Parts: sequence; structure tokens; C-alpha cells
Amino acid sequence: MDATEPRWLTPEERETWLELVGLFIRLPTALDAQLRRDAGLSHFEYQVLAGLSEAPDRTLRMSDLAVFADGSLSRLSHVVKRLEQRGWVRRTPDPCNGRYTLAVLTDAGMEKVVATAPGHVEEVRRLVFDPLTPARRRQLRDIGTRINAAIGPDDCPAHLPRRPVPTAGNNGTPATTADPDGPAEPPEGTSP
Amino acid sequence: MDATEPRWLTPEERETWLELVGLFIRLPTALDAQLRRDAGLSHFEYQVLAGLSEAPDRTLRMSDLAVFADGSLSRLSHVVKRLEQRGWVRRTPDPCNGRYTLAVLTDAGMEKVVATAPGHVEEVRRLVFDPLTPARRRQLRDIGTRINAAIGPDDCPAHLPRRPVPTAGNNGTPATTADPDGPAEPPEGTSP
DNA sequence: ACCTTTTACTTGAAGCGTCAAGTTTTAGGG
DNA sequence: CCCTAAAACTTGACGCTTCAAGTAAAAGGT
Repeated sequence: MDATEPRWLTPEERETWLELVGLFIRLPTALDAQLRRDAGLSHFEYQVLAGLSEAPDRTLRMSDLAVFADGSLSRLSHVVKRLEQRGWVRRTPDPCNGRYTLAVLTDAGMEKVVATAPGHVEEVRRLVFDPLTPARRRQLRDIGTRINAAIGPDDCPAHLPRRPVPTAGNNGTPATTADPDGPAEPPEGTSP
Repeated sequence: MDATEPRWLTPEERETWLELVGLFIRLPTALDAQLRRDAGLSHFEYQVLAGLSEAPDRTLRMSDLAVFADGSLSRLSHVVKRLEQRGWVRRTPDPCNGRYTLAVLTDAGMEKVVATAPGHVEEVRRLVFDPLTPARRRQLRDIGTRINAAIGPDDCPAHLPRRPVPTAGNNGTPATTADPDGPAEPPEGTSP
């Protein structure tokens, strides 16, 4: 069992790791709880609605929406069906290309997003940004980028098209590496 | 809809947040995939087995195990039932106190952990620690601590006892705030 | 000593996500 | 102009998690 002794984690790494495992389990849970309590939505459902709310014409093809929301097409299909039954989304075949399905946010859906976003953003702030100093926020972003890169390209659960991902409200900020610590210029945006 | 305009996220925070959402979805998925592929175990199941493997006598009460694995007692009960059917865990009522159930890791279970741990630790290293400089690892730990604190005490999904959590192989490291950047002293330990 | 409460856990049903087929529509090749 | 192949979903079944009850043992009150 001890052939070529594996590289165990150092005590510090171990501590970090346990901290992270807790985070990965509890943060999604906490955010889901807030959304479910205040809006009756799962985090994934919210992502879907928020993604549509920022798309041109509040419309996106299912595949693109799946990439944006970080889920499989199958999952999205099930979820959109439920959202459609609740009256927040409509589906139509793309007139230009019949095998695409366009998901469109209804007016009721838009209202739902508008009503839900502020509370959710507030919770994200409270749990993630408020407890961190500006310096740590920058560090966190950097760390996230690096680990995401290590995980590899968006080869999500399954078979998804390759696209640069329409990162929603792509305001002019060109994702450079060095940038000052946000002087707080509130932009529009519902996908916190 | 715009009564007391909410504090939207700044563009930098928004970037950070999207990075994080990706991380929270993809890291667990990636680790689950590795464990499932190489060992046929979910991450939660692994946590349970690893937790037991480091407990005295490879034994833990269900409640304690639930806290350690960050899950509800109900979930643990279902999972342990399955692990028991696979021959890796045994359950017995505590002779000292009949309402406690003790989960015990069998020899087969221990072998499973020993066979699985190195590969999992290697994946954790590859995805989380290798892409980070020592300084960033320290930052990550610190950030994790702060956000975890903001989420609040271990009031997990449900009704769980209050205990300082037996953080598994509690080697002499007394979780102080300042500590050098691990000179790499490989300790025993199977919960990465 | 008995009865209520609390603790610790188990169980069953319901909901959501994943996986493995289907469908339908477009694109290509001969 | 067909005929196969690929793309873009959709659907159904299975497994796991959660939620709400249910059970059994120990504490605590009177």
C-alpha cells in the first residue's frame, strides 16, 4: 500500500483544504437557501433567468444558455420546462434554423428577476465580499482564475459547443490582469 | 422596483463572482468525477470513509460523522446504509448508550480508503495547490476562513449537535493565525 | 415508578440531476 | 435528389438528497 509514497498534504495545506471543502459545500447551500426562501428559486433557475434577462431580446439558444449557466443541456431542458410552466420563460423553435430552440424571458419572468436580484446580490455581498478587504478580493479573483484554469476548459458534464461564453452584461471591462480596487461604480446587472 | 437602489456589484466584484460561481460548480464536479472514475465513490462517501479511517478505533457516532462530512444526519444514514451493503462499514448501537449508533470502518473499508486516498490527494494537489504560489495558498486559507465565518456556525441543512468538530487526524497543529508556509512535513492522513 | 420530552437516528415519499436513448431538423456526399 | 450523418434538443428511468414523519432509547419531572 505504500509503493512510491504519495505526496500527502502538509498540515497547512490540509487546513486550507478542510476550509475549502466547507466552503464548497456551505456557500452554494447558503445561496440556494436565500433564493429559495425569498424567491422560491434554485440557484440554477436564477442563473437561467438572470442569463436571459441580460441577453439581447431576452432570448438565448438553449445550448448557449446551458454554457452560461454551467449545466448540461439535459438539465437545462428539464429546468426550462418547469420555468415555462411557471410562466417565466417561453420556448420557440428558431425560425431561421429549426433545430435550435430559443428560450425567451416573458414579462412575468423579467419582473421575477428584477424582484429577486437585489436580495440575491445583497446576500452575495454579505457572504463573500463584505468579509474581505479590497486586497483579499483581488487575491480571491486571481486564485479563482488560476484554479479554474487548472480544472481545464469548460468541458462541463457533457457534450457542449465551444463558444467564448457570452458572460452576460459584458460592459467594456476587458478582463485585464491588473486593475484598481473597484471605486464602486454601480452598473446594471442581475447575474451577481 | 428601484426603491432604495440596491448596492450592485462593481465590475471587478462581478468578475470575481462569476469566477467563483464557476469554481463552486466545477471543482466539486471535477473531484467527484475523479473519485467516481478511479474508485466508484462519491465525494461524500469518500469523506465518510476517510473520516472513519482517522477516528480512534475507526469508529464514530453517526452525529459526529455527519458534522465532519458536512451533511445531514438523514443523508448520512442513507449513505452509510449503502456503504454497509458494500461491506465497508458496519453499524452497531453504542453499548454504553443505546440511542447512539456507531459506524465502524471494516478492514475492507480501510483497504478501500488506503487504495483511494493517494489518487484523490494527488487530484486535490493538481487542481488546487499546484496552480497557486505559497503566498496565494496562505491567502486562500485566510479567505476561506473569513467567508466561512460569514456564513455562520455549522448550522448545516438541519438539526445537528453542537461540537467543536473532531477535525480528523488532529495532529499537534493548534490552528493559530500566523504560520510559515509549510516546509513540507508529510503527515499521515487520508482526508486530503 | 410512571409519564413526558428530548435526543439520535431511520425510513418513505417527493424532487431534481444524470445518463442513455429517442426526435426532429439541417448539412454533406455521391 | 436521395440518404446517411451530425447537431440540438427532449424524454424517461434511475439514483441520490431532502423533507417530513416515525421509532427507540435516555433524561427529567412529579
